[in-house]
Amino acid sequence: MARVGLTRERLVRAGAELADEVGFDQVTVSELARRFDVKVASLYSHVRNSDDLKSGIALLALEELADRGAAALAGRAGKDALTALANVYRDYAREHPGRYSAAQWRLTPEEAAASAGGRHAGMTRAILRGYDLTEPDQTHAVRLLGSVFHGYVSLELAGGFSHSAPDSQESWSRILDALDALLRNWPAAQPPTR
Amino acid sequence: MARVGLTRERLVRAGAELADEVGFDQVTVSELARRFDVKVASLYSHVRNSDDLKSGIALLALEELADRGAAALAGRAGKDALTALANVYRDYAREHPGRYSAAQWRLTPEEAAASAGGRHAGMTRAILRGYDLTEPDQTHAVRLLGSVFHGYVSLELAGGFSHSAPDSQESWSRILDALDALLRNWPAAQPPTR
DNA sequence: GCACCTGCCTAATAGCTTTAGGCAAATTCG
DNA sequence: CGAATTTGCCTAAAGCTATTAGGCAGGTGC
Repeated sequence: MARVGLTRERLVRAGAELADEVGFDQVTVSELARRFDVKVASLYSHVRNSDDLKSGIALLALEELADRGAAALAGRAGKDALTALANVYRDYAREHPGRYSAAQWRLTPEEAAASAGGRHAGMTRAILRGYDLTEPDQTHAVRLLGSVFHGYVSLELAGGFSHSAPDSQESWSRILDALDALLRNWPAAQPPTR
Repeated sequence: MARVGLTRERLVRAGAELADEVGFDQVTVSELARRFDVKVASLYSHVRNSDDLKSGIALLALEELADRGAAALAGRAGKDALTALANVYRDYAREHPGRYSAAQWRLTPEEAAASAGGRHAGMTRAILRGYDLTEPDQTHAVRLLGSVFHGYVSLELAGGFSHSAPDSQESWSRILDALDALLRNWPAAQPPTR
């Protein structure tokens, strides 16, 4: 009965790797036990249950993403910052698809509050400092950026943009150009069409 | 042994309802059998397996969405069409969250080819006829719209925009205003910054 | 060197998935 | 109308995941 040295920390980390290999929803307590060459029940001293493990992976992913974002934003402003943060999300999702899916995991309110979620919103807001937007337009813009980043990355990951020209990288660049232009020239509220 | 009259059709439809009630990933062959008051094994004559059932629900959702989209687009153009299609996605996701998730289910290439996926791309392209875009910009714009629609709806469904002002509806309107403005004034490719 | 605690184990229950083979209801046909 | 066939739902069984309870031994502290 050699002790393997299990830890919540190590389990979550291994879970994240597993997610990247086989997909987040294929992450299973059993498979994790197998990887540590340990019986399943042994994991339950370190992790409350399967959902708890998944939450751990989600929190890890959010944290890693936020760290990368902060590093990318340092010293940048305007379109430069916009592109940098956008690429952080896209690159992370391509490098770590399982972790990226994990970041969408529905956390409990307490977990969410303790998560890096706030940092993400903050970073997007930081980008907007390079543009001339005041509330509530700033919030609208934050939501738009979040939607585009997440939406594009999800669709790309799902294979939506492969197998058709032009290639995804080009669309991505042009979409960022377009967002930059839009933020520099954010339209006032339109009156409803008759 | 009264015959209940199971059918792939009925199973898929019931699966879709189940998805809306408990979430797409909680849709289970067992639960479905329970609802029809039938033994689990009985379903396997109508559905190849669990994944097949899920694919069926996904195809149904894509079809319903495309139908709604087509109806909404009829007789509309420009921003009017843009808003109409966007609202189709958002409203559908709010009315049928489980089905909406199902629409994200990864289909096999054959299933995808037979799906309503093509109609969706076509509808977004149709919207762009009201704007002055030529290829490849049109494709970039299609991808942007897809990203915003899907991204916003996903984030909203995940609860991302609740509990904070301004309310989601307002952001949605303003984002559609912004997209309309952007499409009317789509920027040329920007030279990379130095 | 002893007691304790902690970490991993065995055992057991329960749910979901999937396949194989059986019987009876519905349908087809003489 | 009744026989033959098809088809629909069933029982049985195996395999996998999740989760809990209780046990034994290895490492730790005195």
